[in-house]
This record gives sequence, structure tokens and C-alpha cells, in this order.
Amino acid sequence: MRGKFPEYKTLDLSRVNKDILKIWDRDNIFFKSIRQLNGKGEYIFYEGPPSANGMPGIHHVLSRTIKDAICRYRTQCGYEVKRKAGWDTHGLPIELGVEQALGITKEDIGTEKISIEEFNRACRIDVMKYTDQWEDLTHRMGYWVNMDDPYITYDNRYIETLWWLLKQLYSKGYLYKDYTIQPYSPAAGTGLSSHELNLPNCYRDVRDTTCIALFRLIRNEKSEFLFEDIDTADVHMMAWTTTPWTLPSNTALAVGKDIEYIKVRSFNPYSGEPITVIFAGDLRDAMFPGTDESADLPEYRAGDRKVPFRVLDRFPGSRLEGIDYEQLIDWVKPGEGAFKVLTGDFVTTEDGTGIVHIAPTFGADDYKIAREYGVPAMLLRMKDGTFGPMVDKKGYMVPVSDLDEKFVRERVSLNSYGPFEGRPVKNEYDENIDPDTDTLDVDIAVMLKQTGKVFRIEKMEHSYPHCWRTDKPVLYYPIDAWFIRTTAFRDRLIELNNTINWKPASTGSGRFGKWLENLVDWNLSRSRFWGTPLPVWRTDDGKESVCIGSVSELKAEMEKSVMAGFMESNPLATFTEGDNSPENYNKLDLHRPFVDNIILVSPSGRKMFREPDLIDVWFDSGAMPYAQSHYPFENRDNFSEMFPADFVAEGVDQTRGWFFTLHTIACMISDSVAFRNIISNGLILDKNGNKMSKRLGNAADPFEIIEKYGSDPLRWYLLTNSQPWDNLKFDIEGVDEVKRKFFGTLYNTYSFFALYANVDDFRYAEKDIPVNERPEIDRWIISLLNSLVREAGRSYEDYDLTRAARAIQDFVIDNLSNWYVRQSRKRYWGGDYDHDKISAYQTLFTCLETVSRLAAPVAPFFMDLLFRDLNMTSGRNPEESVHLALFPVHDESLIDKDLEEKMFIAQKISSMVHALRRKVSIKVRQPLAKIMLPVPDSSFRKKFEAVRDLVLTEVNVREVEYLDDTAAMLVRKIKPNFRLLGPKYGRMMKDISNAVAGLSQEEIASFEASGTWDLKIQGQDIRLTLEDVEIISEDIPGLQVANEGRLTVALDVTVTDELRHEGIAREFINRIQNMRKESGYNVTDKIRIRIEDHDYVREAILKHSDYIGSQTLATEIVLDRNINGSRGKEVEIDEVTVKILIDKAQ
RNA sequence: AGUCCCGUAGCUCAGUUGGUUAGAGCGCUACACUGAUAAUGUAGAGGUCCGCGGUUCAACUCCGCGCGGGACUACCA
Repeated sequence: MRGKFPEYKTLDLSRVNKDILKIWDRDNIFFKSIRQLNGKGEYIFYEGPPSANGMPGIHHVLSRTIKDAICRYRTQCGYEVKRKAGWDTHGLPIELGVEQALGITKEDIGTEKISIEEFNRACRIDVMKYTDQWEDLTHRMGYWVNMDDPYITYDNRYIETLWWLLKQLYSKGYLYKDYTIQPYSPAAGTGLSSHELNLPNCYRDVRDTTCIALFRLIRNEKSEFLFEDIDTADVHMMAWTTTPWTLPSNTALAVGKDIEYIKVRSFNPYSGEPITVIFAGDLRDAMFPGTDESADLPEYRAGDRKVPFRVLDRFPGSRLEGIDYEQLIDWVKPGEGAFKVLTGDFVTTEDGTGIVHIAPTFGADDYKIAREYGVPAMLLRMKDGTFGPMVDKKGYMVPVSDLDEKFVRERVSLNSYGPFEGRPVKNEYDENIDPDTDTLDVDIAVMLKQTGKVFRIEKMEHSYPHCWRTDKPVLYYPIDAWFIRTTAFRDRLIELNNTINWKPASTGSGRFGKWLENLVDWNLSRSRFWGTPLPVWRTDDGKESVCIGSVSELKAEMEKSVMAGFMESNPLATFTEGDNSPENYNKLDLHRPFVDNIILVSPSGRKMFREPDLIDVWFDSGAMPYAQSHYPFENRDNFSEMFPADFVAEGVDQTRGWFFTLHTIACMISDSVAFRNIISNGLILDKNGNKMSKRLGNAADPFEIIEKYGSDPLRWYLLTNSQPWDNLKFDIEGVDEVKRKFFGTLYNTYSFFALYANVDDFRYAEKDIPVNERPEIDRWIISLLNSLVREAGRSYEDYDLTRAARAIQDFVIDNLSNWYVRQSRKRYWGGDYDHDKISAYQTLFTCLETVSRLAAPVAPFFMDLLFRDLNMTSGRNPEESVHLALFPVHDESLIDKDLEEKMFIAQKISSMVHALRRKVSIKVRQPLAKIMLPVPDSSFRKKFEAVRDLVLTEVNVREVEYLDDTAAMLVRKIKPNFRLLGPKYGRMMKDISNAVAGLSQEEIASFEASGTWDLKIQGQDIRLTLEDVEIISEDIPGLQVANEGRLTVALDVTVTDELRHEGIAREFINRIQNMRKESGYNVTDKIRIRIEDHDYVREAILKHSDYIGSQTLATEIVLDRNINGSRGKEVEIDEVTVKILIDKAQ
């Protein structure tokens, strides 16, 4: 004999959370769930590593709920789902946090203030600062992930895999050194990161000299069309710049392909010489303010304010592409291929001339477009053999003395460069320069003016970034960097991406797809301290280099170095190759400064030093499919069991982060996708749609919410409120609502079941009653349940958690609770323990148990409790937890669409009758004689018959009268069937619609009788059949009628004496039931009733005393003229007041 | 600036290959129900489906241009 179904006083989901957690921990449920059933195999999931140096927030709960739900679902389907946790431990935020905590800046690291070793030691500790909180939240929110053996990106074995990966790329030539344009502070001597550029007060308005330079075109076949119909020898293109000091480094001009350019005859305002110039048509007025074409050309004199002009020609920018021009400032000759007109998307006509001067060494766009077109940058050969831009790292024009002598002889024009060499490009860089002295910009502009190469020189205020440390202007400057040639893989990356199932699809094809299409090479370098060091050693001149791909290799190379006398000893002497134990790997540290101190020997016997850069932390995390298992040093043979992932999920902000690096590394190394399915979720905003931030205090605290509500309502809310990829406006009220509406209702339904099942000692011990032997309403809910199983299964399968959870929720609230239980209540209460009652218990039990399995992935705590409570007493399942049980499979044969439709009609009609009662103010307790129902066709009558009793009970009406569709009393309404007629008649639809709407009652009747109706529309004969229209009975004059869609119902509201008596009896039952409850009687207690005798109620009570007695468990009902006032309770029945007295019968 | 997402009732969201009364929950108001009761039912009020154009017999739905909110990327002569 098993016990009873547990009954609870209240629903305390916070308590449930804690209790279930204890059970999971005690019984090791998570680890038991990592198994496979029915030969399903593994389902591979990758956990994106969070950084534990910040507190977890509510957005982590969202992405982890998604991951957890999918993994639990797959587990329930029988797959083995291993989930290795991971920690992202490198990166700038950690360094900045430590800098702040120690009160130091980047410049202090590596000085006597703090060594790199000390700094990195601090980072290693700091990064795990919030590990406890993370583990706590993971535990409490019910996120099942294996935290016993996480991958940690700073671990030497992890780094070893990264090195191995880099070496694969290096040996195929995909890892190379080049330069990139980055913000650089010459005054501080350091590059600036984008976050430094975003510091407040960084961008400031400054007054700079700008000029519009004139670039002389070279006449050849391509440019010939520009030389037609002109009266000057030359044609110039005009380009504006706010940094004239970059003009000597110009190597190209850019125009917009679709921008319209004009050729204009005008004058050089400084020399008065006639000129023919080209610029964007939109900017004509800006170039020639205050004049138009009416001004006389010959009248112009140099210096006149208004410059006259004539537009000679118009053409799109695409025609200018490829034209050559003459170098503007001939100080240094660049390589072959310079001085061409290119086309670029970034060109606009908002300011300037619509033609952009390109200096690839000093602008990111410039660098990019030049690279695309193969145009060389202005690079100078230095004395040490390296190449550099025309401005040195201190912000000065490179002194000739720093240049390679041969280079100077061949390329440099000493005459023209002489006056400018060694000057700072901004006066601020030289403390000794009087701020009022002319800047290099001014002098270059003046020089251009003197040589007739400038159209306008102007001072202008514009915003320009400044270094937050030195307050001095920042330069965009070429910085050495290592790149991965991702562009070589672009097509393959796109191809592979098209095989990935993205949720939402638009992120895959849009955001991510577009990103791949516009891919540039991956800049891997970071000039920092705490991160994975680039494993490349090079000779001083860069001619010889080596990339190290493993610790063993490093050990061997160092051995050679020791032999060559470059190193005193081999720090890895005790490292044992092939021993993957932590002990062995803890003999070294692959971080800086350890690796910086290693000197290797080149094939020709020269010293090689490590390239000082670290690699982008995104490489760390993107490489986790390999590095988490220390591939290929371990798991070489079973790697296919962990790659690629079936599923990953993170926030949409990871599109260019983790998603990209995972995808790219997998493509480059394994020519494969890294993941097959992916959900990228949106942001969580506060309830007003503002970004959450700790500073504003509007951030939701997941710990607090879980403590108060338990994690189930939070998880449920996060997934059902909106699709996860939409931004979620988080409102705690919503969590409360989910708790009340969904969990409250489900809990109530279970409580209801448990209450009566315990009274009747139902244990599900009986054999299953065949579904076809169960009553209509049971078959109905079972049909809906199977529809739900199908729907939920499909949605989970499709990674649409929102749809699955919403379907479950609708089923529980609308169908199971508000209709099935409500209609079936009486079957559980009283009566014999018969076939019908057992059927009712079995049906409700099945619904609850199935729901617990369906919803377990999303609400793992409560659903496990529900499952356990049902199981504990019934022993239906061998599994101890819902998370070890299988996901239900729907039985198509139990889905009865016809029955579902019948019940839908019943619900609709009931709701309409309720509405009618309300209209005439007749309570449901008052029985009424009949409803009348027009029947549009015979099948409708049949359908309603099946649910007739249900409806009559629900609305407390005795009879139904069917009204034949020919009944004269019905008022009909006719409407065209647009869906059918639309495609057939097209533009005649409007007239048809009007004609049909205009039919009289007689005409409708005649239409129905003959089955056809002829119309003449726009001179054309049209024959409509009954299929082409919809006819409904809309009204029955003289009766209370309601209609909705195609349904119409009328209610007879006459209350006869007989009906009135029954109504009174029900009123009494109601009052007595209330008194029972107030007196605290048990539901099974028997009572005795005395009712004050009164003319108004006497007949009703006498007639219905048996009925009253059976409903209230009364052994006797007595009418008494004198009830002692102090003991009886006064109740109002309609307009009269009557006293009632009850007490417990023995 | 580019790319992507979102815009439907006071709030949070549905709305299935375009088809004629645009739905739900919450909130509000009123009424009912009461052996599921920290529930429930019914009704009412509340909508230029962000705007403007276009395609179509027919647009919340498809297309274009805008506007507003958000994310990411990039920072420019």
C-alpha cells in the first residue's frame, strides 16, 4: 500500500526550488541523466565560456535557460548530452579591472612599480573573483552544466592547443605580419583602444587648416573624355582634407560610383588662372557660394570673392575609376601603381568635394580601399631596413637622416622635402613650439597655393579625438600587427554558414552573412600582458621566423638555443612529453613574461626573439571545440564525438564575437561548421525599454528574483513573454503573473486531483480504461493533449522554445483547468467509485503527468515535483525524476479533430448564453427552460448533440430547440466568400460584394432554395452557387439572441414558477455550502438543516428537499417557523430574508 | 554611416502562403460565480495595426521611402 498523493497548503516555488535542488544533489540526478537511451547517441553542446570577473546578470539567466532547456529536451529524447563548463579568463576587461584595483596604468606594467609577472599573477586571481557567485547562480537557476572539470583558457594545456592551431595556420601561410591603422598617441607613445577613444571628453572641437587640393589628371585613353571641349591645358580633380599634413602621403583618390560629378570651367582664386575642375554635382553651390552660371567668365580677376563658373559636363563617378593623376607633392616616390582614381562606398557628398584624398598610412578606410585595389601606401625605407610611414612615432615628418641612403637617392626629392623634414605634424607635439606658430598644415597649404595646386584654404572647427592621458591630438597611424588571412576562406565560410540552422534565420543570413561577405583579415594582435602569447619568434630583421605548435617543440627548440649559448638552461628540462597531467603542465607558464625571456636559434644560427604581441581573446574562446579537450594532444581518436556541436546559444552580441570565431576557426582547421544549430537571443531591457545598468540601479538581480519566486517562473517568463531574439522588456510583474496564472493554475489542478484521489484512494491501480470507452469530455482533453504533445515536440525540435512553452501554457490554463476540470468537477465529487470516475482520474492523471514531461525542460523544478508526486503514489514510472524520463510521443489515433471542433462549439455557445444571461440579469443559478439554435446544416446538429448535455449543464438550461434553416422567424445575413470568389472575378469583386449585400431576406431564401443566384456585373453574367457565399442566421426577432462568427443562439428567458422554485433551491444549496465552509466542516461531514419557514421559499424547499439534501450531505431538512435568532444565520434569497441553522449530524 | 531586429489596445505580446467583425493576458469598470478559492466566469471601455507611397479586386500581412526604439560594426575626407 502506497501513501497518498502529497497535498500542499500553498504554492511556494522558492521552497520547491530548494527542495528539488537538494534531491538532485543527493541523488546525483544530473550525472544520471548523462546517458543514452534507445541508441540515440550523443548530442553535442558547446558552452560559451563566461568571464568570471564580473557578476552574473539576468541576461545570463536568459541564455542559460535556452541552453538548459534544449539540452534537457534532448536528454529526455534519449540523447547523451555532455555539457562541459568553461571559463574565459583572458582579456582587456580583466586587465583594466586589475589596473584599477591596483591603482596603476598600462605604462606602469613592466617597470619597477609592478612587473609583468606580478601583474599577470594578479589577473589570474582576479579573473576568478566571482566564480562562487557564478556557480551559485548556475546551481540555483537549475542550469545543468558540468562544472567539475571546466575548461579554463589560461590553462597551459588550453594554450598549447591554441598554439597548435596557430601553427597550422602559420605553416599554410595564413598567419602573417602586416600593419593596421589604429589610433595612436605620439605624445604617450602608445596605441589607443576603442574604449579609450570612447572616454568622455576625448573628442574635442579644434580649429584646423583645411584645404581643397587640385590633382592634375594625366591625359590618356581613359581620361580622354574629360579633355573634350575645354579651353585649358589641364583638368584637375578637387579633394578636400582637414589634415593637409597627410597630402604628401597621398597615393589615390576615391569617388562614389553612383555619385554624379560635374566638369566645371572656372578660375584659380589665388592666381586667377583659368582652370577646369571636377567635383560632385551636389556640392556646386558649396564650391561657388554666392554665384551662379550667369556671372561673366572674362570679368574675373584674381582675389575677387565670387568666382564665376560654367558647368561643361556631367557623368557618374564610375566613369572616373582607373584614371591616373600626377603626384600632388613630389617629396617621395611611392611604389608602382599609385595615383589612381578608385571607387568606394564610403564616399558621400555631405561635405568636401565628393572626392576623397587617400593616404593609406593614415586612415582606416584609406588603408582598406588601397589594399583592395592594390594601390601602394607611402612607405619609406628606414636606416634599419624596415619600412615606415612619412611620419615617425613621435609625430614628426621623418628626418632624412633616419632614412636608408639608397632609398633617399632613388626616391626622395631633397629640394622640396628639405624644408619640411623633421617637423611635427601637430604643434602640440613639440613643447618648444609657440602655439601661435604656423602649423605644418598651414605651410603645406601655402606651398600648394604658391604652386597653383589649391583651390581653397580655410580654417575650420571640427571634432577630433585626443589622448586621454596627454590631452594631445591622436593620430591614425600604421601599427605592426599579425593577421589571419580569413579572406582566403570567405567563400567557404559563407557556404558553410548556409548550412547552419540559425534562430532567428535573419541573424544568420543578415547580420552574420553580411559580416562574412564584407570580411577583412582578422587582426589577431593585442599589445597587452594577460593573454595567450603569440608563439612566433623572429630574427631582428624579420627574415627568419618560427611558430611553435606545442610545449614539446618549444622544449626541443630551447635545447638548441642552450647548445648555441643563447640561453643558459632549458626551463622545460623536466617537462615530460606525452604526460598530460596537470603536474607536468604546471612545471611551466606559457604566459608572459616567461615566454618573452625565451630566445630561440634560427636555421642560420641567429637569435630569434618572441613577437611581443598577445592574441585576440576571441581566438581563445573560438578555439574551444579543440582546446577544451586538449586536441590533438589528447582525444585525437574520438574527436568526432565532440565536433562539431549540434547546438550553441548565446546573445546576439556574440555574432561578431564567439559565433564568428567558432565558425572561422572550425572552417580553417577542419573545413567544417563548428555548430549545426544556433539560437542567438536579444537583450534584456528594463520595463521601460532602457538598457539595464548597475549604475542606474535598474538592473534586475537574478539571485533576488530566484530567492523570491524560484527559478521556474523566471525561466518561464523569459521564454514565453517574447521570442528570445526580440529584446525583452523585463518586468517583475510578469514573473509574478506567470507564477499565478500558469504555475498557480497547474498547482490548483494537481491539488484538486490529489484531494479527491486521496478521498477515493485512487492509485492508478486499475487497468487503463480504453480511451474509446471514456466519456466524450475525457476523449476531448486526451485529443487536445496529444495535439499538444505533437505541437510541443515539433517546436522543441525546431528550437522554438517560446512556441512550445506557450502551447503548454494555453493547454493548462484554457483547456485543462478552465474547461476540463470545471466541467468534470462533479464526476470527482461524491458518487460511486465507478467506471466513469476512474476514467476521470486516469484522464486527469495522464494530463498532469504528460504536462510535467512536456514542460520539464523549461520549468525543471516544479515539473519534477509534479512528476515525483504523481509517480510516488501511483508507481507508474520506474524513473525517479522527470529528467530521466522520456519525452512523450503523441498518438495520432487519439487526436480527434471532429471532437475538438464539437467542444469548441460547446465552449462558444456556453459563452454566448452566459453573455445573454448577463444582458437580462438572470443568474446562472436560476434554471431556464430552453435555448434555440439555428442549424445551418445537418452535421452541425449532430456535432452539437454530442455536447448538448455539457452545454445545458454549464449554462443551467433544460432544453435545446433546433431551428430549421428554413424557419421563417430567422433573419439571415449573407456575405461573399472572398477567398473563393476573389481569384475568380478579380476587379468585379467590389460590385459583387455590393450586390450580394443588397439581397433581401426573400432573395436569400430563394437563393438557398435554388442553390444558385444570377447577377449581372459590368455587363457580364455571373452565376453564384451556395459555395460562393456564407449565409448565417443573425437574428430571431422577439428573442434574446447572440451571434459570433457563424454561430447563433437564442435564449428563452421566461421564468416559470417551477423554474423559480428550482432556482430558489439552488440558492439555498449555495448558502448552506458557504455555511459549511465557514463552520470548518470537512467535505465528508454530514449535517442537519433547519430553515425558517417563509411563504416565498416553502414550496421550493419542500419540492426540492431531496436535491438540497444530496448536494449538502444533509440527513434531514426541517422547516421551522421559529428559529432562535441568536443561532441562525440570516441569508437573502432574492428579495426576502430567511434564517438557516445547520449542525453536524452524528 | 552601414548591417540586422523591433514598432498591433494603457502595458506585455499573438496574428498561420494577402481574403472583409484584428485576438489573448495584465490593468481599469461593472456584474456574476463560489466544495479548485491567495482562484474563476461574463460583459464594457480601450486600435488612423508607426507614417507616406506602390503592387493587388483585396494589405496588419508583399515592395519602396521615411520616422521612432534597440543591437552590432565602423568612424570618415
